[in-house]
Order: sequence, then structure tokens, then C-alpha cells
Amino acid sequence: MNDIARVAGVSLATVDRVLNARPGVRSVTIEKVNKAIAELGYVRDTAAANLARKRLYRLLFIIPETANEFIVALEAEIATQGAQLVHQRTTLERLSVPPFDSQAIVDALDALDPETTDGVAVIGVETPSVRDAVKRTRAKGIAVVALVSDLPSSERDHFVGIDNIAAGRTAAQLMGRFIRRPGRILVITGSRLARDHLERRKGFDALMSEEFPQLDVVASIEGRDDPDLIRQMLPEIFAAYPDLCGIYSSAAGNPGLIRYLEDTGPHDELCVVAHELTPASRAALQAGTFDAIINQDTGHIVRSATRLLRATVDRVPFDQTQERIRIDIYLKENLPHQGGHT
Amino acid sequence: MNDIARVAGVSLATVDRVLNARPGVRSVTIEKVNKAIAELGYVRDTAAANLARKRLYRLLFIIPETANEFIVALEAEIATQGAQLVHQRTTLERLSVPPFDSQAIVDALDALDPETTDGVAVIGVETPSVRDAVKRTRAKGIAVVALVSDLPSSERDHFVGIDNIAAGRTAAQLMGRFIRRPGRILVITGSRLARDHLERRKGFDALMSEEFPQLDVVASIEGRDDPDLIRQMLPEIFAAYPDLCGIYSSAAGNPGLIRYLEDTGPHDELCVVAHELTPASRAALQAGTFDAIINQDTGHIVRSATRLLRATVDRVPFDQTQERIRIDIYLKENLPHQGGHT
DNA sequence: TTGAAAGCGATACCAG
DNA sequence: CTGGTATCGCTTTCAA
Repeated sequence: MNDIARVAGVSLATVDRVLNARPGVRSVTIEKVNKAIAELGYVRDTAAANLARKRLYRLLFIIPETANEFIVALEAEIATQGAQLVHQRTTLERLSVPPFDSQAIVDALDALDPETTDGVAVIGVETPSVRDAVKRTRAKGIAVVALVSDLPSSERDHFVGIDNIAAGRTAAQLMGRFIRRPGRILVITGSRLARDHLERRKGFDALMSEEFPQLDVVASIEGRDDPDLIRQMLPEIFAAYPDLCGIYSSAAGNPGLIRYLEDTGPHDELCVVAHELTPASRAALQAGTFDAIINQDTGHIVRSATRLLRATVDRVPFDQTQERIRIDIYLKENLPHQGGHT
Repeated sequence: MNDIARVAGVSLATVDRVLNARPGVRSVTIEKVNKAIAELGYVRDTAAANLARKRLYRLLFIIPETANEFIVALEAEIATQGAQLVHQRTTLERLSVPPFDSQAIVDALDALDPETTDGVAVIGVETPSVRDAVKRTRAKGIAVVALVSDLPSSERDHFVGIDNIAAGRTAAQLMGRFIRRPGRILVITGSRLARDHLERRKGFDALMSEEFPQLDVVASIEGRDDPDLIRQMLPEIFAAYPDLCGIYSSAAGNPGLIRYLEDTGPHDELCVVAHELTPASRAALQAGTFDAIINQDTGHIVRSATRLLRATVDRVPFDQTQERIRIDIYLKENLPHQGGHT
């Protein structure tokens, strides 16, 4: 910047003004400075800028208050990454709201003050009121990303999560190829309100009927992500469909399914594909109770949300390929080792 | 730091000495400073430190000079990430050496000057001479990570890549479950010198014989990562084993395999699992020529190598879970969309 | 509309 | 052994 000032024959302050597009500079001056910048191949030092500006990124994660393992893992990530991120001038806060309650989300969003929070990541249900609250939040100057379940109609800045239709199709393809006889398949979903659950179901059904007509998807059960509820519902289902050859657990509540299967098993002829790698589902995969797990990496989700929120606040570009959350497929062979730090 | 100096009743310079464990401070003074640090809950600002120090991270990637798609993708990542990383005071250089040539790697390593390079990532063959060169490089004060193929005996600082035994097992499990009849399986490997190729083969064979005794792995062919060579060898193999029901392409050179299969296909009864997601293998997966792809993400590899090299240079801890390269499984349903920037 | 100068949090060199 | 001070690259008053 010093060089630019010298070459352009102006002061540092003026260089700063044109660099940051601040008002009050004659266009001739702007030209001079820009020419110097081009000549010198200048690259701005963000770290120094942030230092001088004492910039902080105060980010908030709004998360449904449930005990399900995926949410617990996500919260753990927020906590551990938050601890690391102090070195990068960013703080991660977490706010729990009642699950599947759009009014709670709306209230949380509306209570946000742009003076104290720069960006928010929200796991939301897609209702008109949530949509409008997201719009209001962005209008206040707070960056918003949708987490896990998209809110496209709300014009959120970004979506951080997987393509759930593709995830459903992936589960179906895997199950279709693993199962070696005709038969019936059960789908366990979570809530009708959650867009991610609906999309998985949709993708699963579509691929099954396209490619595996010999497999018949029977009516799904709505487990509300509740292990106990799921555990209770299953005996009836198995009684009604004794020839069940596959189960697609598309939402949370896996421990209930696992308990049932292990209580009544082994079920050698049953192919089970579930979502989300957690301690319980990992153990089930290793034990052979589950055949495959479809996962979205919680560490990646939190890091990605953080990077996108900061990029949005700073109005700088980001690396799309890095931010794309993968649809991970885990068999017991490619399970990552469980791991710690340093 | 100012606060610490004040509270401890010493100067900034002394605080700096204690913080950086520099010599020449009385232990009583050190104690005073440490007490102040503890009291104040001080967290060091790396950005400011780097600014003052004008620290640059000059990193070098030593890559075999081949046209195979995986290496090409890796080089592209190095180039694009290198361009981004100027903002983080780090430069990425690339040096190509003849493939499978340990002397070339040794020479490249020995030519390194700690004055001009801080860290190096190397894709190497594991020979005694390479091992010793890596040790010398580290002794010179240059951080070393092994890329893609591990060099454990060299005491490299880190390995960035997948567990190749597990990758081979994963391929075997997938293939074993996809194939619905007894038959023979062909494995295409790369070079006997490359540890990663050997390990994949080993894992694949082990799981096949453990879990799928009805599938018979016939002698593998060594394709040397060369598409044309592979294309030439295949007719003979198919003539010798007309009942082939699976092919595991465990190294590079997929385009040769794809050409053969598409020239002679369709092969509906043939299950093909290959390594590395590249434009060619992606197309083959989408066309149904390949059934699954095992991948290690090149973007992740380069980012991880960069982070680990910097962490090593700075002697700071890193996040193990973030640096673990996953064994990705791709079916055509969970293929990531091809993507660009911003 | 422009410039001068004081920091941001840390390092490094030179004295004492 | 310890302190003073210039400096890194950029932002931000305050004046002119």
C-alpha cells in the first residue's frame, strides 16, 4: 500500500479510500490509484486489515433442542471448533429452540441484533413465517445460511448440507443392489415438516421404482426422530410384513431401530441402510446390523457454515468445491477411525 | 501483551521472550509473566505475529511426471489453491520428477534449501534411499509430508492420503455384494514399487477370500498406470477368462479400461470398481460402464498437506479429524456436481 | 477531496 | 538479563 501511494503520488489514506470504495475521492484520483495497483500486482493482506479493524466475526447457530445423536454431534462440533476459532477472531454461539417449531425459530431470528451478531446458521422448518423471518434477518444486515435442511424460498445466503433427493437415491441404489430377492421395504421417516426428510423419501421411492421394480416400498412410518417411539412401532410392522427384506432409516432415532433388530435378530436376510454416522450407527454397522450408512460430515458442515458466513460478511468469494457437503457412503470397511486431537 | 507487561511489571520485550521461550530471562521473571498470562486468559494473535514476522510459508509439492488423470487433477488443485493462498502468506510450488524413480526424488529432496523452502509434500516410492533423503530433509529443518503413498519408515512428519488397505477392502466388499453369481475377478494394479497399489491389492484379496469365497481373484495385471498398455492387455485376459464377473481397477490408467469395455460392451454381467474420480471415470460411472468408484479427494489432499506443513513449521497442533482423508465411495447417485468458483 | 499520524498485536534489533 | 523503539500492512480519526 505504501508503494501504491508513492507510485500514484497520493497518501495512504487515499489509497485506502479507493481500495475500500469509500466515498469522497475524485475519479481522476481513483484512476491514478487503480493504475498503480495494476502496475504493482498488489494483493491485499486480509490479516493486517482485520488486525487494524479489530474485526470480530460473531456467529450464531440456531439448533433444535433434541437429544438425537446427529444434533448432539453437531453441537459438539460447534463447541470444539468454536474453541479453535478464537485464533481467527471468530466466536461461535449456540441457541437451542424447540424442535419442529417454526414460531420459536422466528422469535429467535427476530431477536437478533446486527450490533452483536454478524451471521447466523439455522436448521429450520420451511414455513412461510420462517421464510419471512429469514428475509428480515438478512435485511437487518445479518448473514444467514440454512443448515442441513434447505430454505430456498427464504433467499438465505447459502445452504450447507447435502442434496437430500440424491441421498435418498443413493440409499435406494445401494439397497437395491445389495438385496438379492424380491420383497418389501420399509422406510422410516422423521417429520413431514422437515424438508430434508421429505426429499430423501422422494429420491428413494423414485429410484426404487425406476430400477428395482421387484422391490416394493410399503407405507413408511413416521418416527419423529424418537428412538422409543420407533422401537414401539416396529413389532407391528414386522407382523404385518413378515417378508420385509429392507429398511431405509431416513431420519434420526436409529437407536430404537437398532434395539429392535438386536432384540429380535439376527436378521440375515434383511438389508438396512440408515442415515448419519454416530456412535450407535457405527456400532451397528460394525456388528452387521446395518449394511450401509449415508452420512453428512458434521465437522465439514460446521466449518463450511463458518467459512460461508464469514465470506458473506466480508463480501468475498469462496471455493464452491470446498463447500460442497458430500453424501458419504460408509460400509464397515471404510469407516474412519474414531479420532481426537493434535 | 501490553496488559501482560503491565500486570507483570515488565516490558513488552520480556513478555515476548517468555511467550516464545527465548533464552535469557530469569526464572523469577518467567514466573511473574506466566502468572499474568494465566490471570488474563491471554490468547495469542497469530495474524499479528505473522504480520510482524513477515512470515512466508514456501511449500513445494514433488509430483511424478505422468499424464494420468489423478496426478493431473492433483496438479490442478495445487495451482488453483496456490493462487488462493497468497492471501495467507503461503506459496505452493510444484516440481515434477520422473515417475517411479527413487533417485530423482532423492536428488530433488537433497537440492532443497531451508532458506528458500519451508516444507515439502512428496509422492514417493518407498526405497531406502528415499527414506534417507527424507530424513536428511527433515534434519535440514524442512517439514516433510508423504502424499498419497505413505513413507512410514522415513519418519516423515505426516501422511496425507487414505488407508489403502481399507480402500482395497472397501472395493472388495462392494464388489462382492454387487455380484450375484460365482465367478472370477481381475485386478489391475499399477506398479510393484508403489506402496499404495500394493496395499489396495492386499486389502482387496484379504476381504474377498474372507467373505466371498465363491469369487475367485485371478492373477492381476500390472498396467503401470498406462491406458494404452492396459487397453492392449485386456483382450488376452478376457480370452483366457471368459466368465469374468468383476474387475477391480486399483491404480490409474482407467481410460484404457473404459475404451476396452466400451469397444466390446455392453457387459451387463460385469461389475467394475475403479479408483479415483476423474472426468473419464465419472463418465464411465454415469454410463453404467463402472459400478462404483473409490476416491480420495484431491482438493482435500492439497489443503490438508498445506495445513499440516504449516502446522509443522509453526509447531502448533492441528485437527486430526479434519486432516483424515476419507475413502469416498461414489455411485452414480451421489456423484458431486461438477463445480467451479465463487 | 486529501493528508498526517496514531494505533491494531506482535517481533526484533540495539542499548544498557 | 531487561527495556525501548521501529516496524509489519492496513484502518481510522482529525485536520487541512
